[in-house]
Amino acid sequence: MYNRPRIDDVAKAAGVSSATVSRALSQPDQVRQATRDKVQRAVAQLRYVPDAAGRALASGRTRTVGCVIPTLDHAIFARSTHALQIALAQAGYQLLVASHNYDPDTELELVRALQQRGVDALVLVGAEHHRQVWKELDAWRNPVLLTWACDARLPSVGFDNEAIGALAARHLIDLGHRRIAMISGRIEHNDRARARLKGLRSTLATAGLPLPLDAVTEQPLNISGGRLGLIELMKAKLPPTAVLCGNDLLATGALLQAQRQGLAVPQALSICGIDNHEIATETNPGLTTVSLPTQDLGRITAAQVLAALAGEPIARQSLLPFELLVRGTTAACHPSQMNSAG
Amino acid sequence: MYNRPRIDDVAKAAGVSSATVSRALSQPDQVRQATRDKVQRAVAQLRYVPDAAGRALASGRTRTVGCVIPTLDHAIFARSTHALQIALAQAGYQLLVASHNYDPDTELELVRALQQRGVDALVLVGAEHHRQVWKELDAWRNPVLLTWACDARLPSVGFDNEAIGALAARHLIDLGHRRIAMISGRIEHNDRARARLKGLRSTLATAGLPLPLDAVTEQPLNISGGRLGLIELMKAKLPPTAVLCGNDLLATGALLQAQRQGLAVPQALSICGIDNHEIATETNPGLTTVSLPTQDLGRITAAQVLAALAGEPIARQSLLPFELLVRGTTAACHPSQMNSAG
DNA sequence: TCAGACAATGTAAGCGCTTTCATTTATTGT
DNA sequence: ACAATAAATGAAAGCGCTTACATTGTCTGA
Repeated sequence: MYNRPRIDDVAKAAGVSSATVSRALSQPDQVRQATRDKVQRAVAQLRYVPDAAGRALASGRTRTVGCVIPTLDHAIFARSTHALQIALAQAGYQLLVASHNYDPDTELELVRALQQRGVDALVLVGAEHHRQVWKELDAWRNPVLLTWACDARLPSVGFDNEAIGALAARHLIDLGHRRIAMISGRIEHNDRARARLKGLRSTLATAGLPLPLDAVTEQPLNISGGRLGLIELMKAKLPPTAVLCGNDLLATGALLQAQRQGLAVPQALSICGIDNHEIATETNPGLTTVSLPTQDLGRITAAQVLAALAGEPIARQSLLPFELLVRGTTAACHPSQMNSAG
Repeated sequence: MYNRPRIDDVAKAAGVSSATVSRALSQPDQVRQATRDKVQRAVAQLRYVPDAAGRALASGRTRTVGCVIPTLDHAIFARSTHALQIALAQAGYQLLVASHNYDPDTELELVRALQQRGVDALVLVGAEHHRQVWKELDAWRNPVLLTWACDARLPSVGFDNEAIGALAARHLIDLGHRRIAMISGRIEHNDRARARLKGLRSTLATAGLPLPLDAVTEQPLNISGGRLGLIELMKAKLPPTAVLCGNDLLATGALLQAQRQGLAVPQALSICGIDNHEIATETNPGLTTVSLPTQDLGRITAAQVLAALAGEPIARQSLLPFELLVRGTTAACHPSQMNSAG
């Protein structure tokens, strides 16, 4: 059997003190070139890898960032999270990911678990959290960032979700649609979904268009939810001629269901998604959607986290741009649609 | 400003020694009921949360499990990983997830980073790894598990991927298909993909059927890859009448591309996927696929990891069952297909 | 050449917890 | 009621590292 070498073993092998080894490893510029080389050689020879626990205990920092996300189940969060991980890793930070499936109590537990684990910073999704989360975050001294949405209470990197909803709504209105409906994610613990819906609602209101109760349905954020949502919406006496979907998975489901029902898209029904998920380019026809730079979201979040950890001042709010991508699922409202669309 | 309470603060508040507090928290059965209550009260009052670094340093265990996966980009790994996380969390273990995008060098780095971080156990995907990974894992004293595939060198929880490929092949052969092709994931650093292809190949060979070079194409494991794969396969002089896809994303892409080209599925072309991904029930028609219990994979892996950490003996190989789900994308080979299928 | 200044290194004290071992307290059998 | 035994608790020594602070070495300018 063979025991992991300790810092003292390296020190002995290099003929220096353990303090010098420590410095050579974490603050190389404090150590003379020749000494550094000796240490490096000893490290390589012994295959020394510093123990994270000892290091954390002594320095009070773990070089770890915690990230709490709703779900890993669709590529959206996966992409931004992955970008975050990569960027942090380059700076020597490890990302700890945990997901709570849209359950606030679980989120609270995860936040606590990560704090206890001693993460140096925390990244959360959205601006809506358990009261206790806000409270405990407030008492915490390390950087905390919100992503995907913005909130004045904490530094945020995200989108103006209301504007996203408004942009999509504008597009559908401009195409001549008057009966516009929405398949939204469940809004209860999801401020992004709520804001997007609000953007649609206010834009419709401004245009003097109604948004009846039965023109909004909340569904799980997946393809199946999109299907169910469309079935639901089409039950209305006057079914919509255009449907905005909370994300591209919902939109894909709506598209597939429309096709299954023999509803031509976009001739009989326009569908607009949000995200520009991979799938949006693959459906037949391609999905019109609001494209969000999710990868940038991860990268920028990483940059902000690192800056905060370095004690640099960071922007309170970073709003990322987005744009409408018109593909094949939206088209001008045909006069014949005006009275019936089922 | 307010400082996190230490174990000594709790000890003082409870009127006991710090050793007793420690025991009351981690080995409650070693402490008398009355004492335990006093400690609990002090803990609650001070909101004491033990410091993970101190605990890790003193005990030599971090209550953390590392998990290295190829990608978070599609729901397959997300689902099994999530199940793993939940199950570990219930036992008080935190899961550390890192992804390498099918790059062996990155995987090596991640394995090292996790070991350095002091994870108590490691979960990897597949049986193919950087030489150095095998070497360093071998010198490591903590539990390591392989998932998704099995290998005699380490305890594994996974599938017989070759049998999966064979099962799908059998299905297509039984339907009367004679020209069967495959859209596979890139097999270079992916033993699961390689095994599935091998299963197809050997089953075809047994049935006396050929698998020409141009009947196999390797593509990125996403919808777009499926599209490209189908385009590729259809260039053959004698195009296939049935296509096996390495996973359901590839199959979905193949299906969408076939439809875009005006190739009726399943009349003119049968398509079979693997995984039973959410999308498999959503396409029109529904995807015939080999259903894999990915959630069970995560749960069982967790159980094995926990058992290993508890020092209990664990099975070297756990092969999980799978089954063929025949939906709408496969059908009997029509005589007219036999000579031309484009 | 030598004092003075500054850079490089060493010494040693913890960081917050667990755990061994010794000690005290409770329990049992007679 | 009192040994003998078992159970509960306390004292204290680290776990492996970082980092003040002290010390030594090196370089500058007169």
